[in-house]
Amino acid sequence: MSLDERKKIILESIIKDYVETAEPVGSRAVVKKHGLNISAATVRNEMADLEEMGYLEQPYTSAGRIPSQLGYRYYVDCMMQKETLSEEEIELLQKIIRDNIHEWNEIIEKVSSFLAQATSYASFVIFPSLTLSKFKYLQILPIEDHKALVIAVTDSGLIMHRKIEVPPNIAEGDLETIAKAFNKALGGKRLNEITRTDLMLIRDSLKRRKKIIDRVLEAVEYMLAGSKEERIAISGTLNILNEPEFKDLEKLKKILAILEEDVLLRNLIPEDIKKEVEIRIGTENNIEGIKEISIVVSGYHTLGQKGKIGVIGPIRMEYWKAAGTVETVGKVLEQILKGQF
Amino acid sequence: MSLDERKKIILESIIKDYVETAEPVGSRAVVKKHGLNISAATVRNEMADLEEMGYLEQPYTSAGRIPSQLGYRYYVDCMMQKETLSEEEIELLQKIIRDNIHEWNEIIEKVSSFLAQATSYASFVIFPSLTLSKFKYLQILPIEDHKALVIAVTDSGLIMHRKIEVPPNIAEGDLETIAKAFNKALGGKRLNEITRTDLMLIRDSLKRRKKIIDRVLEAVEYMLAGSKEERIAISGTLNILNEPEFKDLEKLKKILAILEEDVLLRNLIPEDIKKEVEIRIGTENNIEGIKEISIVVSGYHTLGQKGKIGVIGPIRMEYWKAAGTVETVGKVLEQILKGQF
DNA sequence: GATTAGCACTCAACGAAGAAGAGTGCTAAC
DNA sequence: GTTAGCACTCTTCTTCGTTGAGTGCTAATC
Repeated sequence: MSLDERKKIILESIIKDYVETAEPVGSRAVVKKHGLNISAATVRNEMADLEEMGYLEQPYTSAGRIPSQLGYRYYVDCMMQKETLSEEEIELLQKIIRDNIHEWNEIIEKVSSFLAQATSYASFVIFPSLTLSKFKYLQILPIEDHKALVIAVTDSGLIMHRKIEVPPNIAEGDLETIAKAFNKALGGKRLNEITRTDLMLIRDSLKRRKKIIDRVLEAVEYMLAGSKEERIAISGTLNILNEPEFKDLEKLKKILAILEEDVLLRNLIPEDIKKEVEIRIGTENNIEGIKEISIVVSGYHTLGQKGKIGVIGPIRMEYWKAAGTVETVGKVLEQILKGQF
Repeated sequence: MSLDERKKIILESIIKDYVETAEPVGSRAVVKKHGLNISAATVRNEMADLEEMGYLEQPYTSAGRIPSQLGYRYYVDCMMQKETLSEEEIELLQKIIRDNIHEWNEIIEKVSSFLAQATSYASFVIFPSLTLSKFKYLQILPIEDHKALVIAVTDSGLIMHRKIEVPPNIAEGDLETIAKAFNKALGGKRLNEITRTDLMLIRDSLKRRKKIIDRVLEAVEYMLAGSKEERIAISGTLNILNEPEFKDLEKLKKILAILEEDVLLRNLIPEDIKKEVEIRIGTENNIEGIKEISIVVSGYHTLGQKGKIGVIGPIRMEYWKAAGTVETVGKVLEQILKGQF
């Protein structure tokens, strides 16, 4: 369904005004704001049309109008001009990423933090799982009387480690033999290609020290499981305290609970990202109990997989700013990571 | 200053009642609750005395009384009976710790989470810095064209690692030589005993590959710096949303900001813990802008150093429960860790 | 001298009633 | 199709009286 030019201007005007003030917008305000050459009465008629079409709603008879979820959707799909970061901001972001390039955890945390600050919404960055990385090296290092450390390294520089129990009198040579067997069997393989059978073959190939081998196997399996997980960093959750729509404590509680609880948050973030920037408005995110939030998310490629980056805020969100910023930050991140792994 | 028995009973009664209901407590309520054999009028006289002494206050003329900060202090110092966990809860806690014994991060997070749940306040666990651990082993592992991984392990099983840049054609033997020099010089030393001079000596002892050595030195210095940091885990921050005193959004914001921001939180936690359980009530924590929170914190020993564990809640806190729980959890944690490192 | 009953008094909390004001929807004129 | 004019609606804010919990004081009682 297409709108004529004047209706578009009015819809946009109401959205911009409402997003800024969080107050219903009246016909006079629309005229004044845009210096339109039509009277308030005409605008009123148009607004009545827009309401009938479902793009606007009225909190109560004879209040101004506010955009409906459908109204935002129309704006986002058909009218929105993305607003992106300034040159200086982009440079700052690049510096932040480069300065932390040695540690993914640092990168995603700092970038998320940047995004939260740039948009004033809650933000997240997801780093893809490492299942496509290649197994590089395994080592077993005795550290204390009864303990040894199993360390595994991937080609992309990820380190995983786990303690295991070993007999106190174990010879270092034994541990080395075991490690060698693992390295020979797994070296160069992608983590997601390592099967249980591979591991069993290693076990069978060695004659002695079965008990220790089992411990190592256990550790390796634990690491492989961990490598499947996508790391996530969240920032700016407290930004939502500034939004007037969440002055209601009950709503606030629900939303903070989601932002604090890893699992809930992951559930909320869209699985597929079709366009450059995916925007989910209000109930389009079907989470039980919460209708009042929107998500803007974009993807970025690294390590042959897809990471995600986005912001979470109220429905009354500056989508133009959020979409542009999320998109740009994702691109910058992708670009710098490309040179790295 | 000492109180007679009846005043104590009345003070305690008011504290317990107020902590539970968050409403000022009247004289009738005190009589009823405790089935005291005196009349409300008598209690009123006593309450007037207690107010004069500074232990109670009145929100406004002719409201009930609420405990003053001094009143809580007196109660905590002179009357409080700590209330601890049940056998079942302690067993659960032990299981939680044992199940995660292989990773400190896991332990402190899970224990903090347990504590938050057990008390319904925000909780934290601080793991001591690792400066007393001993350097065990350093390794340099090439991982990509231009990169190598410097891995250091301590006797207590801590792993630190950092990527460095290396020339693409570097021989593994060179890296091994460098690593050996480090191991020889630093092996067995406590991290806090490793000086800049030690590092410089290593640099001087090697003739070739100065550039790579500098990179490794940089990495080692970075790790040493990191080892000085105390790890902290926080849980249950959302519990404060349930406290009626924080229904005011501005106060809530301030407090959440502290709980979310690592640095602020560390500042808030008492440096010295003299008694088994240190309790700081209201303004006794001098943080600017916030007078309304109390902290209950205890220490535990591990790795030859002191970790901290505690809860943060409103002044209107169940100190008896909090103190007992914090103390017990700290003891259990200390005991299990003792068998480990 | 300590305790208690009785009673006037205080003050927050609640709610009803009225005034103000923003904004609409409709009608009739342009 | 557009606009001016006006009655109407509904929230918000303020005021003002009512209610009720709880005190503090006085005088009587143990």
